Amino acid sequence: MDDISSILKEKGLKVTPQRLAIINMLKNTKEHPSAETIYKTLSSDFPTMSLATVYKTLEMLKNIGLVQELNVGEGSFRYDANVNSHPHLICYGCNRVDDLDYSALDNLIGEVSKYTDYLLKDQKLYFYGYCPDCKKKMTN
Amino acid sequence: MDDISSILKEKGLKVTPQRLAIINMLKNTKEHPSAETIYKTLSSDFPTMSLATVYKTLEMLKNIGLVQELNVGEGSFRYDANVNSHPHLICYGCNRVDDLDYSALDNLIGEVSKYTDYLLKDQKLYFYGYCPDCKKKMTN
DNA sequence: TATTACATGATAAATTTTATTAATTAATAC
DNA sequence: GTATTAATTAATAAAATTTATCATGTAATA
Repeated sequence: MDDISSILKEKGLKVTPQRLAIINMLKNTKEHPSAETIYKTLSSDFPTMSLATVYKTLEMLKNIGLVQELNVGEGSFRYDANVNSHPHLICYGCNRVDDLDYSALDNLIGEVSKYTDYLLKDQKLYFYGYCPDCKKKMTN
Repeated sequence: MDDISSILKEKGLKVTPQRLAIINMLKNTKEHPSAETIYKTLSSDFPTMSLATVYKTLEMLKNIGLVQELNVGEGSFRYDANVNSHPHLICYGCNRVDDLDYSALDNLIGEVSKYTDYLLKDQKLYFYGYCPDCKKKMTN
């Protein structure tokens, strides 16, 4: 029994092939896919997968803290199985989303709390620009 | 001739009552309204206002840099006539969105650029939690 | 004031997400 | 291993948000 299966069972949730496929796909990519992308990717190996199942599974995984939802400013959400609070980089050129490895920003809440009466619980940091590939294309 | 009118004219855009109403509303609120909220608010004074006009005007204002679009993780976007890069606070309880007055974070791009090959142009920082009102309600 | 090009308003269409429900399947007990 | 049952899935409809279309209206200019 792997990690994910036992977590689902502990929460009283059934372990289904669809759920495992979705969480495994998210764990094995750095691409921060949308629900639609997850659906299309899994459809080839999983002809019976339904988009509604993808949405419901993502909602469930978000609720039990196995994935985080990113709002990078498109019309749709993207998902990340790395639930650590880490900043993201978004490319204006190709819309790709990368993780930023710079842990100094991972916990700004403590600092920010000094300047507001909000009781802060989470943060999302997005940096926009051009990825190395698109940067190269621009100068040509 | 006020500020906004001259900016629009410089860009070769027509100055219409609808456009002035939308930008003025945004300039006079701290509430970060959605397109729907802007539409409903202006409808009383402006019975002929169309939701499509609100969307098209917001798109235009965004393009010429007079408003910024926020994606705080709801199903819709919110708009801010303060185009300075400043962090936002979002309340889990009442979904209100506030500005954070803490300019130390206003320009993290320079710092972050040292740790990525992206050519960075903009940043969006969101802090989530409970506003003073909702915090108070929780402890009761 | 007339002309013209752009903007508006009404509506349709597209896109993303959520809700509904019958059929299926995982988990449990036997 | 099989039957039971309760949760999950799949297909679809519906809801919500945003964009596109196009005839009409209006701002800007002469």
